Amino acid sequence: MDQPRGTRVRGTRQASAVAAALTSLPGFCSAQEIHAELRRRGEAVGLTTVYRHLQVLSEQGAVDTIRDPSGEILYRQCGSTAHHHHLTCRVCGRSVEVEGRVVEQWAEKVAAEAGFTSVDHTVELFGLCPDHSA
Amino acid sequence: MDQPRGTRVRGTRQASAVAAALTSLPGFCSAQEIHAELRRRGEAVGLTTVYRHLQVLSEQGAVDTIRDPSGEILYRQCGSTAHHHHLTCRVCGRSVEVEGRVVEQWAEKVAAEAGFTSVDHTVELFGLCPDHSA
DNA sequence: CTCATAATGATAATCGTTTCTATTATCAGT
DNA sequence: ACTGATAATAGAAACGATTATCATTATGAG
Repeated sequence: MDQPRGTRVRGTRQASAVAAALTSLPGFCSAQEIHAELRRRGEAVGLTTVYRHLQVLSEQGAVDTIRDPSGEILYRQCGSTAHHHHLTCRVCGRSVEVEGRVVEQWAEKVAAEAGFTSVDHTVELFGLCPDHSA
Repeated sequence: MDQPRGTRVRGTRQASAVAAALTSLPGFCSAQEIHAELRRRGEAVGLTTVYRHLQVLSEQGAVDTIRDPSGEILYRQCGSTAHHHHLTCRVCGRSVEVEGRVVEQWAEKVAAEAGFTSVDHTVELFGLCPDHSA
């Protein structure tokens, strides 16, 4: 846990660049999209590095991750640190945070009834946002 | 939709073998596990063929599929053809079908409020079954 | 039985993600 | 400021699940 005196996490241009990209992008995007976005901006950051920062950020709870239907992982900087779910547009990735007291309670009840413990749940909603509805 | 006279889906040893494996396996398992299980039984079926049958079966609604936390697709023959969700053991894959009227209603309500359409939802519960609880 | 053709399966290709590792850059202690 | 220990980087190669290719095999309608 504690650092061995004199060593610490270092601040780098790449770390800031990834964080900045996440802040500016409005919806969920894949690691590869973020990498492409950075190149577009002229910020040279290796794909590996993008993956590493996204992983760290998500472990810290600084970004939320979901899996799109094809299994790809999408990242997004989120407002609330509280537990919540997402309703995401299949076309543009824009997403709305939805809070799911109801779902949590349901999950706990169902798990208890079946005698399961350490229950974790994934709940994702995908649809078409107002701009992309037929 | 209709077949061009004289051609039809053929029944094969492999198709039966995959179906039989699914019937006998109690929990969710990956395509590769099913393939391994078949070899164990002495039924030689190509991995490609296993994937193909699982895909077809899931399109027909004969089996349910979920994604485990690592992104792998797991398959399972399910009792009810009605819409339902799963509470699956992280250790053994054994799973309980849970019906989620509550969740469906919640999803629809949330989607409507946000102006989203064509909303699809994925809800999966993973935990430890009674046999594998600490 | 025959034969058109559906099904198979070994191999190669895909694709997102992770590991490897030599190189570069950061920053604590001078 | 300087510098050196070492954290961070990034390209390339590895990885693992899945899908495509395509020559071969086997089904079942006639």
